[in-house]
Amino acid sequence: MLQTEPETPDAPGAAAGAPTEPGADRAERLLADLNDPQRQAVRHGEGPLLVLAGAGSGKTRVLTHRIAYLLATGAARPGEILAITFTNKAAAEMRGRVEALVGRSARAMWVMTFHSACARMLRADAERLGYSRGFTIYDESDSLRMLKRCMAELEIDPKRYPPRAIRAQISGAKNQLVDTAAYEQAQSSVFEQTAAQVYGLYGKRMLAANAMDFDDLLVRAVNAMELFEEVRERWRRTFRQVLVDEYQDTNHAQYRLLQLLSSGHGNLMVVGDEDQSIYGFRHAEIRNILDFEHDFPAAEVVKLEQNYRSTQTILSAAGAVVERNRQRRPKRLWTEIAGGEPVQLSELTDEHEEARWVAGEIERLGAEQGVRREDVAVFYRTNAMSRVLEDTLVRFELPYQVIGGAKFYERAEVKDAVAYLSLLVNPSDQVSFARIVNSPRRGIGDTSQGRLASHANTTGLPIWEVAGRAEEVPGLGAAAVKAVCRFHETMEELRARAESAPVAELLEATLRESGYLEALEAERTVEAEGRVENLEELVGVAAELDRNRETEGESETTPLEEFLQQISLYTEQDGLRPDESLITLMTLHNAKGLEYDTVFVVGCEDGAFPHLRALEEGGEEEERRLCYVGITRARRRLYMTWARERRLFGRAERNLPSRFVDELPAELTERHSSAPGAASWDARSGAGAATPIDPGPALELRIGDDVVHASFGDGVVTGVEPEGVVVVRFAGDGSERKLMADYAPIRKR
DNA sequence: CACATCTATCTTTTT
DNA sequence: GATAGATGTG
Repeated sequence: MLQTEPETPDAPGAAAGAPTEPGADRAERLLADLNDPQRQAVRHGEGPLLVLAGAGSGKTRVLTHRIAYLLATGAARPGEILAITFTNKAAAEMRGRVEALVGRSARAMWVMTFHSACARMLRADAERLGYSRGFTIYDESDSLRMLKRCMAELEIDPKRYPPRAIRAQISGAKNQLVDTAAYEQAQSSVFEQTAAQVYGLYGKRMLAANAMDFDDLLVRAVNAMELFEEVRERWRRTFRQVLVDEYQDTNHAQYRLLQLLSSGHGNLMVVGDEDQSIYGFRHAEIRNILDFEHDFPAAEVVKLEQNYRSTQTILSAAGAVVERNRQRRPKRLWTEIAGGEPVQLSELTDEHEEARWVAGEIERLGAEQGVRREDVAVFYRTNAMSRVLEDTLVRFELPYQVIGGAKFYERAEVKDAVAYLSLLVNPSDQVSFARIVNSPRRGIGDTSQGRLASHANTTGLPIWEVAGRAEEVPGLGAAAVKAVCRFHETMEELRARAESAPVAELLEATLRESGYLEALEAERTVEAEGRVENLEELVGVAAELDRNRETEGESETTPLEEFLQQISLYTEQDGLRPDESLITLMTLHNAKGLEYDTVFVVGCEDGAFPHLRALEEGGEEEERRLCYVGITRARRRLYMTWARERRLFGRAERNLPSRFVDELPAELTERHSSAPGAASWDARSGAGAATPIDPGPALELRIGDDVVHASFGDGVVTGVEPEGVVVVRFAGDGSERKLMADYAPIRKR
């Protein structure tokens, strides 16, 4: 687990310890260590409940305690509880904490993400909608491939209509539960007409491929419940208590799903904070939480306003920023932790200096105040910003981890392996077929693939059927027919084993017999070796699932189906652990729900944060909420930094400090600047003169810095000695020279 | 058909 | 400064 809102540990005494203890006593115990509003929420009886939970106010605690309380008072049995989160990590966290309270009975509960819950429901009901139960879940890149193929088929120019934009349009429609027919009716602009065309064909092809994208999971689950009373009633009866975390991030489809699930009994508890609504760009509707009492008139509303995490200084700073928003309820977050260190604001020359300042400060905090690296996090607006930070931390020899960067399950070789397995389960899966039919090279190129695909589309046959009768495909050359048939035979043998064999075994056999591993091994490169290792890791994941299954006994899905579903909804960060003493780097979006002693928010420049594109789309309030989220992650120390100049895709851009920085009251902050003329704007700060950042010698060099010498060329600093002497090793001749930093004709790169 | 080279475009972000 | 798509070459 990462550091997730720990508050205080969930009373271990209440755990499985006393299964025979009378329910009433257990219920009382659950209420003991809660504050008044928390207790009120946990004890809430029947009907809708909205818990407005400010940052750090113990919302997960309320959710977990309420679940335990429902069990203890007999209001629900474990199997009747559906607890929904947005991320797998949050789900795992909640499950763990509930289990700590109620013991193993927690395992019968559905504690999962919206998408996992929908996928699981659809395994039972998808057949009514024309899918088969082995449907494949397409991730972003898979669905984009499918979309591009549809556009090509419709002869739509991807230059004029960027596939991503089209997909965003379609995704928006789906999240509003607007189907293709309705969308075609509502078309207005040429762009929307084009999108409507693609939407229609995409839907058709996805159904034919027996595949669903992330949006489809939600939409189809809603469809199944809306269209079939039996389905609706079954799930309503199953889940007598529905609980939702991060309600401010729900979109319309999710809202409708919750409405359908709870409209019989009305037992819907939602927890959220409109000030932390940061997924509007993904069609989340902040309106859902703002209008909850209107949508569910009988609702009780509880406000959690005591913060157990941060100093008053940090809370005040966060409040000052978010108060400027109009889309919010008035509220006042408070804490018993008075005072606290001022927020440190630092202006730096460029992103390199910014990164060095952050690294230096982390080093200093460690040395002077014993701050541990695992208690430090650095947040940035866009992933691209992590690069310079990483480079710098490496040079400072400060160990770190990046959350949410390059993802294991998105690596080409892993996706290939998964595509092989997916095709075994779902013979209609065109995208997976296209991915692996010629990987490794089998002499089935683009032309042949196109012929296979269009034959499948015109006949309506599963792509795998078509491959099995390659000789019937018009225009396919003799060599191609032979290659396709060979491939088909190999895979058919594997398919025969797919029903029963353990997944790990099946995966290994697939990689071997398809020739995939062989091809990789033949490459004899370091990269290929790495890929083989990744595949071994994937086999390891499968083996773990196989083991878990043995202990759990029978279930309605095959091992392979379960494996595929799990990893298709799994992201890298779910697997990361609070490793040995690492600084944590992540985007502000990924920071939600976490907390750290010391937080750096870098890249606080207008245009970067708030992001220009967000501003263009009228998203200033959401950006401000993102800032609020970032600030409220800090327990004790908060730094915000910006660079006057930053390279964005190669070009240097000059920037002003973020407007959010200006919104911080001067008495809460302390400003630093490495700028020569800093005094001019420091005057604004009112908190007295800003401390200039000591620029040190004219050219401050550290070990690891890249330098350029007028005559020796590129070099790297390998040592720094007193009196301004630096040791530089030059790349040109490999020589190492001592130079006077202030006089030698060198500059930093 | 496979591979190399060139180019344009891009970067906001849970599932 | 990467990556996907387009173009060119064997």
